[in-house]
Amino acid sequence: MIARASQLFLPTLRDDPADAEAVSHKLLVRGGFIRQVAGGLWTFMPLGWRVHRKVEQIVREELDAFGSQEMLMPVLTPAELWEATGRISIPELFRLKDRAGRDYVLPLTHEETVAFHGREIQSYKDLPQIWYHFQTKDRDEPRPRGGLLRLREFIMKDAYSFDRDEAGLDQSFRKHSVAYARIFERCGIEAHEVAAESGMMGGSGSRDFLAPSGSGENTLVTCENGDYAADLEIALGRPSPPDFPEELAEPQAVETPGQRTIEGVSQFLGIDPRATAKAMPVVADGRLVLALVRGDDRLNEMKLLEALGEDFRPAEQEEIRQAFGASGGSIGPVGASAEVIADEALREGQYVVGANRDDVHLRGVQAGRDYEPRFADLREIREGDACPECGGHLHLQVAIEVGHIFKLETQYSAPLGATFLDEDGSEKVLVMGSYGIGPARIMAAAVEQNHDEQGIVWPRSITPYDVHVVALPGVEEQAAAAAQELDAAGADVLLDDRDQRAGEKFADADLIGCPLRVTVGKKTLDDGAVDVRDRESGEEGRVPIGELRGVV
RNA sequence: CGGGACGUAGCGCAGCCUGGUUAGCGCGCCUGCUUUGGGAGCAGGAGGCCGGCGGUUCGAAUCCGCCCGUCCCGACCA
Repeated sequence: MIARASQLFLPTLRDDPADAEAVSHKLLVRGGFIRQVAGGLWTFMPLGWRVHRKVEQIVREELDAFGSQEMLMPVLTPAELWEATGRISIPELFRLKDRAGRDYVLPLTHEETVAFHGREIQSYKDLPQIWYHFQTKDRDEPRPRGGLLRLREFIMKDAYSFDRDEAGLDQSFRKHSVAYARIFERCGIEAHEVAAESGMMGGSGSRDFLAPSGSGENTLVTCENGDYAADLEIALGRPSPPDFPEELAEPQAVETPGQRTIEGVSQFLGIDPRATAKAMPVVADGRLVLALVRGDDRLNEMKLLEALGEDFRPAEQEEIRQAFGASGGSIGPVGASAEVIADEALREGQYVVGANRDDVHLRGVQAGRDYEPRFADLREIREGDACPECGGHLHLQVAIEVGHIFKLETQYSAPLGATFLDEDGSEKVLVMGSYGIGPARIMAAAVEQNHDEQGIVWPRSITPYDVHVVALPGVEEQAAAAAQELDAAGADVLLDDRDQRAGEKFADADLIGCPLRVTVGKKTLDDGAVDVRDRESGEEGRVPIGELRGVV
């Protein structure tokens, strides 16, 4: 088909929107793909919707390929279903009433509804079943952000599997994992499958698909040797070993006037910051606890929370002075009148720590000898940590979660009474899995991963149009002829027939980012050939109009 | 929900601190002429409850209070 730019609703912007941070946010708005209606609520304009539908179609094909069945479940959902599973109390859930006062919810996902339908499955002979739909999800997000990165309303492809048992679930899970890898590859984005937290979905296992990106809410940890990938929140990594100074038979006090930071202390003493330890005093349940991590590490508060088993807050100046007799920058574990929890990295070796006297530190302090800590994993994984598989360097990247798959087991089918009769005549609860993909996030990831200074560089598979034909003044007929040639070859063509200057049209073409640009201009009048330019490489060549179908 | 920033024309911004007549600039938009292979030039023009409400004042875009909205960091997050 041929779309004429002169008639399209395609408002491109010269400047970045003032409230945009993420590249995908800026470029999708500037390119006329999306517009914001309110916080977290976005309209897909004609071009944006074309991309969304192309992503959907790829997802659809890959799911259908292994026997998944597309259907459509309603958004408006009776609250009873959510009361049954207890998810009615999730804060993000939108609730509403009809005129008769009946309660409804706008689903976060459709587990309840799909389990409701699962009740119609009677026999093991009907299993397995895999159902999916593309449907609107609403979430009362506390903080939408980044254009399409976190929305309050969005379309999700959510799929659900029903199996007889664990083994069946494993297979359904595996099939999705394989299909997802194909989907992301076909969409032209890099995504890594990693172990993930199950969050509110519950269940026995879940895996994330993370697409590295300039902006995102997750952090992907990968090994340089390609044998390890994980979400930062659960990643394992070993700190690089410190250059320890000479061992000491016992701790030795040294004056460190004015040195309150790890940087300052290690520079002043001329030692590796990795051979120091820093102490974070916190108050949990009214008692003081000293959390100890290596000087170059950061304390992961989630991990400390887990280690403590209860909520905590940072200790205040006054509490610190009272308990340690020194201020925050000079405290340490030796002789401290508080419980000490030390990071695993501090098990071996001698470290420099605060002496609990202002402007004094202790050299050669050794866990187990000079103080008795409880050890726990407290440190945040960092760039350059050693891979738990091979010891290679770990690399951290900001990433977008583009897909997430869960083993739900019977968490939803049991409360909703979705059972079947097994081969032996016994009634069993259906074993479920759920599998989500966000097409809008794939769009965002595709832009994050494929753009340059001028604009978007769409992967061919999800581009709004295959070819962007720029018609320059005086050769309108030849431009239309070129567009028709391309159309005849099966390409979707955007024909820029607007009454604009060449520079403006070129700039818009670069911004919008179709893979091929065909320029029809003066030279065309001479020899009947047009300029064909590859958006990604910038390579340009002349092709006779009659031979254009060969380029697509 | 905690911290921060912002809200003035379709978009990007100045003006506000130090109140004072018709509220400015760039881009875009409309009309005409000239231009036309990388965001043209000239001339003319349209477009604003200065986020909302209340207060102070002779007078408020400007000062004060409350509210709403948007973005960023954190918390949270399928």
